[in-house]
Amino acid sequence: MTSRKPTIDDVARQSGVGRTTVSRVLNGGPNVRPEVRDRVLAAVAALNYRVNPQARSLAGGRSRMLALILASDLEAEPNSFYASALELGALRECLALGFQLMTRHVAQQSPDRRAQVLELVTTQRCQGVILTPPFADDATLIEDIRRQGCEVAAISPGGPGRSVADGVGIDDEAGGYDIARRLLDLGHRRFAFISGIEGHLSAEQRLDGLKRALAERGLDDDAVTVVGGDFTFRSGSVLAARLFDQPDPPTALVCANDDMAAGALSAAHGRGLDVPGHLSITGFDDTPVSEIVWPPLTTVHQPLKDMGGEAVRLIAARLAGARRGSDWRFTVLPHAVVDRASAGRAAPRLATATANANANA
Amino acid sequence: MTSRKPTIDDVARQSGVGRTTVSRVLNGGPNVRPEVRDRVLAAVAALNYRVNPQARSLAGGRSRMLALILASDLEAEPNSFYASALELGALRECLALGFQLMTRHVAQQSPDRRAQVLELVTTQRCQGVILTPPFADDATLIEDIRRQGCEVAAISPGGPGRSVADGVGIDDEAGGYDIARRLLDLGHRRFAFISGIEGHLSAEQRLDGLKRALAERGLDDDAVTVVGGDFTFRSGSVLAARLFDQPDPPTALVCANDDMAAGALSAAHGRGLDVPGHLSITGFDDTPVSEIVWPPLTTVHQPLKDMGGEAVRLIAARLAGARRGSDWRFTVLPHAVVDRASAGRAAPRLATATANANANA
DNA sequence: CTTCCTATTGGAAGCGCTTCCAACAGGAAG
DNA sequence: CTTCCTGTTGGAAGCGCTTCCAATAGGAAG
Repeated sequence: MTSRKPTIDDVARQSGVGRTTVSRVLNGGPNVRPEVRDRVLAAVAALNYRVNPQARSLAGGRSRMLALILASDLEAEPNSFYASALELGALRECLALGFQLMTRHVAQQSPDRRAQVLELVTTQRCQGVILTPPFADDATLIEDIRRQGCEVAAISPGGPGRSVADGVGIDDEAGGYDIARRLLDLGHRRFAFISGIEGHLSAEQRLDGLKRALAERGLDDDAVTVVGGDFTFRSGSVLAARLFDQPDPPTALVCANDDMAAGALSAAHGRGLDVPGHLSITGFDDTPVSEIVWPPLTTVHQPLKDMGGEAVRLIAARLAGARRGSDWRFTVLPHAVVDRASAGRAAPRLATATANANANA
Repeated sequence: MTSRKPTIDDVARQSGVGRTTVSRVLNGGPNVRPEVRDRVLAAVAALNYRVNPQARSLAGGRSRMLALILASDLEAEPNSFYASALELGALRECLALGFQLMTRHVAQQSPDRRAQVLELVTTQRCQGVILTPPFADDATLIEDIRRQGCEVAAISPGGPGRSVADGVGIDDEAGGYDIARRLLDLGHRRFAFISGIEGHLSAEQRLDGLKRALAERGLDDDAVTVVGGDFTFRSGSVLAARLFDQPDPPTALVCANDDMAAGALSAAHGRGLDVPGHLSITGFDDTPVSEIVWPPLTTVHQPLKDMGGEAVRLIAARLAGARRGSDWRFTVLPHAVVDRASAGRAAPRLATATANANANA
């Protein structure tokens, strides 16, 4: 049954050509007469031959393996929609381009995170690595990876990342600005921002955009209370609850991602606060989470799948020699505010609204 | 700079032994003097040597590659928490056991789904495949895969799958029974069940368990309205809405997974129905979705990560020759009802409750 | 009719590792 | 002192493929 699988030599014999010629047609090489090519292809089909990827990698000196490094919290479920979308996009492009993709979650707060990534790259002989924030801005790590003879592409890098590697992302500052504008237009004047982990530059840019929008309307930084989250549902929920206890709580709560917005929403429900009646909450990313919660989140769409795909393309281009040296390219993909139901007109006076809510509870 | 990476021969030279001996210590082979082993290990460390996995696979004739096949809907986001949890569990075990894992989403309704899976297995020379429902019960597919010289493990297979492959899962019938008991104890007598796609046997068993619990309390199958969903949030939401329009709507809505329960919850919110005041809704799986929605879902916990890990272990055991032939093993992992807030006491009279809700809206 | 060039083609040498098998050392057994 | 084992060790033959390079065949050019 398990008769030995056909090799390239079987194909060569069957089609009456040399092994080299078969290799040539298999790899789309030039200088093969159409007639010969057809003969080889016929033999391939007849024998149901498939190249052995291991042998190919070994002989060719290229593993055709890329790695996607995802930051995860030690305790949190490291399987957010954000990561999945990126992975899916990268995977599709890998398939199309003949690469393999290996995904790894590495705890961003672990002290040997760099070593972990490097170990992976070294061990698996990867040809390219896709780094997500905050790794995307770790210039040291990027250099170390490259020293292994491995290309890197950064997802949503900040300034540092963009100046040491190819990258892809949206204009986060503009995203923050846009969502703030939406809230400003709804009459909000008192904001809170739940940020992501420190060092996640692209998320910090969202805050910069928010501040720019406020400034445009003559509001200074006092108009926004910034609290430090870590992108998890839980952090959104506890920080929001804490915010609700402030003497003069915000009417608009801008979150650096959807998960934290969902957490904030949950905290609001827990307090009996009506969203968006008493309080508007916005997310960022437009992952499925934003449609699952109630009310569905007004958020900023980020084309995560496309970003994953573009990262692969950037690496492939470099491997193909399209660009070399420090000729870094950063691809900006479009973002868009998507209006759902979690943002509405600012309540005339929040103090009253809160009192109401408490009375109802 | 990119000086050639050290090979096994470099290590052999450096430690003054033969290449075979180095290979032996690298693979934990027997019959190596401790002293020699240490010498080799020292050379490995000194040279920062890593075996080349491609070369190892080629020479050893084993790719050390496993595949995880996930069913996805053509249109739905194929990145549910369910899939992620399974993948993560499998990945960890692969790492521990020295395997590589490749994850692929294949559309369950595509006519050539079998061919797609087989193509993957053939092309990548996988040594093992983990099948999720409904593929886990496709005996033909399983046979075809095995014919490629590839082991298979099934996640939550039904009867068919269990009799043609190793498998792992929970006792789904008992899970359905347990959640039904919980609702019965809360006074519910009128049920609805939103099922998964047809052919997803393990989900059908959940319904069987539900029916058994009803029967125990003297209720016949008329006590439960069964509607066919497809595991997506959307299907849960539209089917639930439809259910609410029935003349005599259920007081308890049991869903075959968390995503559909979240959809049902969303539909309930849309109608102004209070959950669990007017209606109880339960999920299944205990993915993070159940904590993200409001109110958090009462659901049945399924140890998905462990299941993924066990699937890898089952394959590894077979590859190691632990079992052979049709000595199939099915590992049952424990499940548990987790009480959150979406299930509560049945409203005294649903008609009234619904009228109330409409009045409020 | 030479010479040169280009398009084709295949032989042979590895890629870095596993593994078969022969070789050898030393101690136990005869 | 042999013979036989068992425990160690390394030489050599591949695994299935890519790729360097030499070889061959036609034409075009001279």
